[in-house]
Amino acid sequence: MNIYDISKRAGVSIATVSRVLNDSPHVSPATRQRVMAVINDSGYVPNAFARGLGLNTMKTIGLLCPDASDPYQAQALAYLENAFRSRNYDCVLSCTGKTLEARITGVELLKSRHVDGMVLMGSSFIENNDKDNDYIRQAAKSVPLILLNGSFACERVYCVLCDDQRATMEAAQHLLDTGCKRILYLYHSKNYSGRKKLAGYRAALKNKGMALDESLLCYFDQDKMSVQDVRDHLLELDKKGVAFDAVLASEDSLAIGAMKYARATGKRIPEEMSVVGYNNSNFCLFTEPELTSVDNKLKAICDHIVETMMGVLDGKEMPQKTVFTGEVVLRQSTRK
Amino acid sequence: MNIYDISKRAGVSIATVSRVLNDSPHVSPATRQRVMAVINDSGYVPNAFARGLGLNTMKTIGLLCPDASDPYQAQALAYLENAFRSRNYDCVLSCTGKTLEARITGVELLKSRHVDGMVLMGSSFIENNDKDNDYIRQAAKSVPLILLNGSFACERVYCVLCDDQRATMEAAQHLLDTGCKRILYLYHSKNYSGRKKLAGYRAALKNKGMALDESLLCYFDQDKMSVQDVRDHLLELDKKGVAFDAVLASEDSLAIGAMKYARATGKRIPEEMSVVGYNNSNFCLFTEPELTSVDNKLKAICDHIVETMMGVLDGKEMPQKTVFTGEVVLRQSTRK
DNA sequence: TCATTTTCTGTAAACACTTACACTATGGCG
DNA sequence: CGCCATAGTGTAAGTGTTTACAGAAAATGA
Repeated sequence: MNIYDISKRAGVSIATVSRVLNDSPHVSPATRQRVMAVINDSGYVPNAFARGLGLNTMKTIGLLCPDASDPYQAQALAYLENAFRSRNYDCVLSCTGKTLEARITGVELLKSRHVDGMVLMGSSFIENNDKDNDYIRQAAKSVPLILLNGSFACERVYCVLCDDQRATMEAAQHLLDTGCKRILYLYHSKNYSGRKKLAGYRAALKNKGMALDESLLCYFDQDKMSVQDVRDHLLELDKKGVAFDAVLASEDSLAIGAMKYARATGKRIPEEMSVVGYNNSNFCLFTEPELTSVDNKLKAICDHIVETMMGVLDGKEMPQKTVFTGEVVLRQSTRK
Repeated sequence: MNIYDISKRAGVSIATVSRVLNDSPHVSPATRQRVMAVINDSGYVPNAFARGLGLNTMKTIGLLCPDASDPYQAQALAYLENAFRSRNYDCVLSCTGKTLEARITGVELLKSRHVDGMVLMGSSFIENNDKDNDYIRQAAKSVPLILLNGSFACERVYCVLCDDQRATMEAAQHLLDTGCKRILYLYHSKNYSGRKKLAGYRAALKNKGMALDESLLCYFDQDKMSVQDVRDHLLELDKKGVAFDAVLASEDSLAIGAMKYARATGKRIPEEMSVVGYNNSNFCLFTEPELTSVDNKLKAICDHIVETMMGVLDGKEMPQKTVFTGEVVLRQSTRK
């Protein structure tokens, strides 16, 4: 069943059928109705490949993320998919994993599918080693690229992100304002977004005229950052005599590890120790006490990504970089 | 830059270039090498649409899920995407929402993309009202369908699921075996999977010769099942004088609500009240105490779905229904 | 050496659409 | 009534692949 069959049944040419399918204005109402009737009762569905060939687009966006099972990325996927779908674009998913190599082949595959645009998540994996970013520059030549929470200056690469530095600074400031003196900083990424957050932590201390104690900086490797890992690490710090009365984490799950540590040692939250997470995940409400966390405006970011993409595909001039402001959501794990 | 340009540069016909691209054995090593050289240095990427048109496939699987931000579905997406990708299939995502209507248009859209197969998640939305399933029967005519945790007998529809009834029964049995007398059952779905779980709860009671107290059955609506909703509901039950010493939930987040209720009333878990969830989500480890939950073998299910799909696409005969056995993962929210 | 098979390559016809261009009515207007 | 603009329709040429078929060249065997 193809356009040819329809044209014969409706007694018109294939051009007319095509025009009906594409809502062309150059069809008389009577003809349109007749053709539509045939299409409807035959159950005909236009061949997407042929259409793609003719139009050179299948209205598809490539979504690249390191790990779709991560709640934050899953949420982003859901937001993006919905917004793109409402604009008649489908999304093809590429969960590449975290290695640079895997990302490169992921982008390569999406490119070979001739997607109309790509959204790259997991900017935290974008290193500053410029050579590592060649694949982005390369891909941008053939397709518009938007980075979610990434920053990269390059033609046809657009960035939509949260001001992680400022948000982290405000979170730290809140801890200091509520009487915390020694804030343990837990982080899991040393790349763009990670560096910004760390800078925010530093800035908060500086604003208060406090010196940074390097022993309060705890880095966790990607594959060694489970709740147990974090708890055990903090217990170690205790043994070493490193004292702290607050924990600021670059991701909610790390903060949960700190809460487990508090439970293990009997420290009360927030009376004896305050905890702040990052991302404002759903499970911030699951813990006891509920976790204060930074909302980094994922929905706004995703909506803006989609708008930007649509603009770019329409040939409009679009801002290369858009920054949203995060917000500390106060809950029970910090003092008033 | 198309196959024509390559053929000219390499001094061969487009057929030969095509054969090189498709690893056809009917090309001499010398020619293959020459063509490959040209392809590599020109950065040529075959046009996926034209290829799709010729082969009538773009090696794409449609993934249909109600909500990608739900951790369970996100995990499934990640498993599926990875397994399909390793077999050179891309996935296009369709997060339809929960209404029947939305699911129908979701399937419709995937069909119009001419995907090679579809995986439908959120079987809990498959009603037994047979008319509601016409869209599945319809879609199955043009493309093989696999239901994740759904059950539906129809040509070209395959089902891969967990034996939810048995798993729930074992969970309830564990509660009874550890001394619980009155198990509150929290559930959120009245469709296939939901009914099976409820049946498991009933069966466990029956096995012990216990009567079912209808007042211990708590149903939560899809949009009224937040942690707070559940906690508040249980507090209400308290007021009404409904007593219970255990909670069995059809989903982990409901169980978390029960834990919040325990916190609010000062009941100790598991000493005064045991709690069991379902799905064995990551956040079972986040709570205090850690949540006993049913592992319904999602990874195994997803792997088997992909295998089944590949078999079907290869024209092999595949089992219409495969059932995995769930497992109760014991943690701190239940007694020994 | 010649017939026969095998290996390699090219020609051209699909594949199912879109769309530029040409053509035919049709109606308005002088 | 002829002229022209316009609306509606059809013809045919793309779009970039795959692949059946044919043909040429090389290898094999008698």
